[in-house]
Amino acid sequence: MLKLTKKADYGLIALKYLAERPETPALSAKDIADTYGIPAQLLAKILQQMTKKGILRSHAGMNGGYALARDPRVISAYEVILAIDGPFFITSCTKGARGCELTSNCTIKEPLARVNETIAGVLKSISIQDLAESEPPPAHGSGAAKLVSLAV
Amino acid sequence: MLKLTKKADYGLIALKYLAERPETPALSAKDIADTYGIPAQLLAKILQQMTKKGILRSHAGMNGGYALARDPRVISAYEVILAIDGPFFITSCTKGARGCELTSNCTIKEPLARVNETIAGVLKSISIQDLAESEPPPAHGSGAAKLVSLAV
DNA sequence: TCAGTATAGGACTAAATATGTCGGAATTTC
DNA sequence: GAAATTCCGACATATTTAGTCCTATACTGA
Repeated sequence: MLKLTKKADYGLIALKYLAERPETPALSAKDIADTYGIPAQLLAKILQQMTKKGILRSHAGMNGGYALARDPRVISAYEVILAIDGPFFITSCTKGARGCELTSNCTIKEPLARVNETIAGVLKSISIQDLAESEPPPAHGSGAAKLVSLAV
Repeated sequence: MLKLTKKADYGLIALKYLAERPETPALSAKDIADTYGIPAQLLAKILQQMTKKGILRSHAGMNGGYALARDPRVISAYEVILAIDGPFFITSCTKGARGCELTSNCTIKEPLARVNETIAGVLKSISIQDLAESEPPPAHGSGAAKLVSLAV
C-alpha cells in the first residue's frame, strides 16, 4: 500500500523531537517513547539502528541516552528510512536487485523505476530540521515552558 | 517498505498486455494469467476490481474476457493502483483520513504529505500507454505477427 | 564498590496484511 | 444444454510488521 512502516514513523518522530531540543545532551529511549506513547523497547531498537548508521550518538548509564550525531539539516528523511527499513523499491524487482520472480517479462518495472527515483529524491530533500520547523515545538519559546507531556 | 503490492503489479502488467493488443476484442483472465504465470483466480479478481472502477470492460461467456474501457493514454498508473489497493498514504495518518492513533503530536505527517502528493503526481503522469511503449510488444510491428505467447 | 539507569542485541510471540484457493452462481456463446 | 467465462463471498496460507522478553554490557554517582 505504499506507506511507511511504523518503525520509520517512530524514528522520524524521535529525531524531530531531538532536533527540537538541541540544548539537551541526551534523551533516553524511554523518555521519548513515553512522550509519544510508543512502545519503549521497540523505539530503543529503532534508535539503536540509527546509532549504528551514524545518525545518532548513544551514551549508556545514568543521564545517558541518544543525541543527534549531526546537524539536523544534514540528516535526510531518506537516510532515516533507509537505516530503519532498509532499501525500498516501488516494484518487487527493480533491476539491480535480485532477479524478478515473474517468469516472463515484467516490463512494468522500468517505467516505474522513475517513480522510485522521484520518491527517493523528495525524501532526500527533506531534512530532520524541516520536520522540526514544521510546527513550533510544544515546549519552547516564550516564558515558562509547559513541560507536561501527555503520556498515553 | 514503500512498495507496490503484487496485486497492483499484476494489474499493471495485465493492462499493459491489453494495451499492446488493441485489435483483440477481449482477453480472458486465464489467458493473461497463463502468459505471465500469475495465479488465474487472483488475477480474475483484480480485473474485476478494475472493471468496477471503469478501467476495463468485461464480457462473460465464450470468447469473452476483458478489454480496456478507455484509451490507454488516459488510464494512469495512479488510477490503477488506487482501484486495486485503495487509497494510499505514505504516513499512517494523513490529515483528512481517520485520526492519528498516536496520542500526541505526530507532526511528522504534514511535511511528509508533500511526499505523498509528489508520488501521486508522478503516478498520475504515467499512463498505461507509457508502460506499453517502454518496450516493443513481443508480437507487433513489421509483417506477420508472431502470436506465440510464451506461457509459463 | 554497588545500585541504578541506560544502551545493545538475540530470540520469540502476536497481530496485521498480503497472497492465494475454493466453491458456487450468473451470463453469454455455440 | 454444455462450455467458457465473469462475478463474488468465504476461507486458508504465507509473509511481514509490530511488539515483548530476557540477558548482557556500559556508565554514573553516591
